[in-house]
Amino acid sequence: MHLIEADLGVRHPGSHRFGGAWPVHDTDMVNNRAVTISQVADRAGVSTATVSRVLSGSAVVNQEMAGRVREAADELGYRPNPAARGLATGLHRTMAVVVPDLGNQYFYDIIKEINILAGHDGQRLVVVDSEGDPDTEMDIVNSLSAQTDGLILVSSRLTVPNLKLLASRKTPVVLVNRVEFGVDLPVVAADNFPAMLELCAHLVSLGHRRAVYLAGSPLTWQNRERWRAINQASVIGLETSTVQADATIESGYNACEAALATGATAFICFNDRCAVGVMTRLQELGKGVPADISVTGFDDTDLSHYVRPALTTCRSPKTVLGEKAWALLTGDPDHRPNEPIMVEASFVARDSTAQAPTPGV
Amino acid sequence: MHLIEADLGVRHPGSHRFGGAWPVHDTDMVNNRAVTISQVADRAGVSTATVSRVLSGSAVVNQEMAGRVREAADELGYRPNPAARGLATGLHRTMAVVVPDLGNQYFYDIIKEINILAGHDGQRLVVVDSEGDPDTEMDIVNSLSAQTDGLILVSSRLTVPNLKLLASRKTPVVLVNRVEFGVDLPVVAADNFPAMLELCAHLVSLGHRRAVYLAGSPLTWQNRERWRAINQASVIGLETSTVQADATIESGYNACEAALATGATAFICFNDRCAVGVMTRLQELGKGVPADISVTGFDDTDLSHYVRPALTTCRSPKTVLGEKAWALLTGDPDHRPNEPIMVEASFVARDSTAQAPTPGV
DNA sequence: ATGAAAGCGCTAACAG
DNA sequence: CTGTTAGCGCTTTCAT
Repeated sequence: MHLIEADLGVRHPGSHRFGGAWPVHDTDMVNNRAVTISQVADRAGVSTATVSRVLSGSAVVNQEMAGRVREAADELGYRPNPAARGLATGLHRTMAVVVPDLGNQYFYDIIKEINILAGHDGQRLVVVDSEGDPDTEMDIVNSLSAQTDGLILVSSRLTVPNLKLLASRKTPVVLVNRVEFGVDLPVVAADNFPAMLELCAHLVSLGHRRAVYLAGSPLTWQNRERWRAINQASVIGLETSTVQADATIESGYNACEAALATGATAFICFNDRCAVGVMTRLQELGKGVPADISVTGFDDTDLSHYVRPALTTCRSPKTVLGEKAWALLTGDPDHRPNEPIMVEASFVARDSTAQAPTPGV
Repeated sequence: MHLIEADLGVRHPGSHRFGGAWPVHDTDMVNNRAVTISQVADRAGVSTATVSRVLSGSAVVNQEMAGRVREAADELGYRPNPAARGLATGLHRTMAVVVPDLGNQYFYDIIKEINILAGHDGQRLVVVDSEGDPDTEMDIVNSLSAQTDGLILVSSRLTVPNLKLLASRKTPVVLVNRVEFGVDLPVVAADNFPAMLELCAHLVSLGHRRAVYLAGSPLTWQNRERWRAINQASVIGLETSTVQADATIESGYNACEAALATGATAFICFNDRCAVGVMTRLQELGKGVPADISVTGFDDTDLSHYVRPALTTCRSPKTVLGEKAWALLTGDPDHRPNEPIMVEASFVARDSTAQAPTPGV
């Protein structure tokens, strides 16, 4: 099977170009590049145009010729070069999604759905991790946009000017979980606000009056939204201070003592991973969860089910986000909603929250 | 800022091509493609070669000219097309890693290290999820190899003939966690065997005599290795049967009852995720872990720390795997080790294993 | 139905 | 130091 490729340039079995008198240094063997369409054309005795037509089915070709072409392609182990094809046609059959952190299961859950949908549509999907850096993300977007047919930016950290720039370019871009006024890009986002508000109400109903928000990256829309809800919760009697963390387990672990110092009885964490870090540290410090401190997460990733106590959190509709994002990306550009598509997130109570401890007892 | 791109084709402010008498339909505005090098060349009044030299720094160019070029490029919002560049040079400054399941944290931990290293080396990294399907994986590899400078295949499901095919091609490929005799491809792999054997010994020392292996995909080398060790453990007195599962939480959950039916006192799970599923189901069924049943995982992903009881598992050296893989991919091809690089995995005891229950008590 | 030729965007000799 | 030219691998008019 793999010997076939070593056969490059040899016309037919037994038809040696120089009668086999001296060692044949096929240029194809020396050449470091892959089999090209013109090699196939040569071997089949047709033009490259014909090969192209046969292999891409873009036009009808004489049966007998088509057979020869396919045979030659097979024997040579020819695979079309998608980059060259893309250059010629402007189409790539490839989409890309860029995320700030592939290590965050939440993003994967979104990607998973997109990957499946892409498969159905005969598209390839590549994913790139920007590590949360706006400049890196812009680099990635720039280099990818010439090699793909569209981009999905999840929790983008891009500056607003850059976002606008993208909106003015030809490569379709859709935003997930980032809504920015005045940016003319299709977006689908989880509606954090009501869910987080409900979470706060839950805390209040348990008697909590002072909470601390272990905040995510200030660069993210999600963080702003969650904070906005928490802030709003003052009207229902929840006073909140903030301690900076981010979306990792480690950040929760590290921010825990500062959070404790605020005297809050409830720790509202930016996401599930942060909450897990917090709980771990809390347990090390001999604080009971939820007996002494109530802890909440956000996203409802797998982790939140399996950690003990199971996390009270908000379910962000990952699958729907992926699905809508794909629909926006591949749908008719003329019928794009010019409003962000907001999908509901929902509060889910589990075991990491309980009645606030009675002071002085 | 973003207005700049709308400026395409307009020579200089105020130098309207037709005196501005009628609406100008710039071809550049109609054209759906991005700014090209020749547009920059035109605007700067130089040849494309010069633009190329300036922007890639491949040769020294007159200061004043270089200035004009950069200015023109800026004004036009020009970004070089990496695909075209790649076609011309054969170099892409991009590597790819393909994994069977991006949802498995274990793979991410490997990718993370590679991503960092790639950044240091000025390379871009794209990752693709094959969903564990050999054909999909081959498609991905084929289409990617023309657009990247190298591939890292993690836990590849490719057939041996296909692996050999890749070995005969020009695109560098390195294998992670797949060693296959007679395949001439550089590989780095975690040495599962000794660690799994140690895990079995641990079980035996706790009095377990009958275990069940909740197996991973038969397509994977890792599964074969782990099974080989478990099988070997019969010599130290551990009898084992097998129940098919895979690398997901769900698979463990579903395979749990079948495992229970074997009467084993110890459940050796293919990986941590599988183990978490098992424990969840076990708890639902009223079985105590580790009181009634001991459960083990493999990989030592985050999950294994935070689940309760914390998982006894084996630590697979993810960072080292990533690091070595990158070194193999980017290192001198002439000095590649022709032996697989094996890196040690280590047993780690936690709380999900304990003394086997005394029968009949 | 098929081939010749031009072109996608870029780089790399090769002259000058 | 700079421009001209050819060519990377593929598709697509345009003739035939």
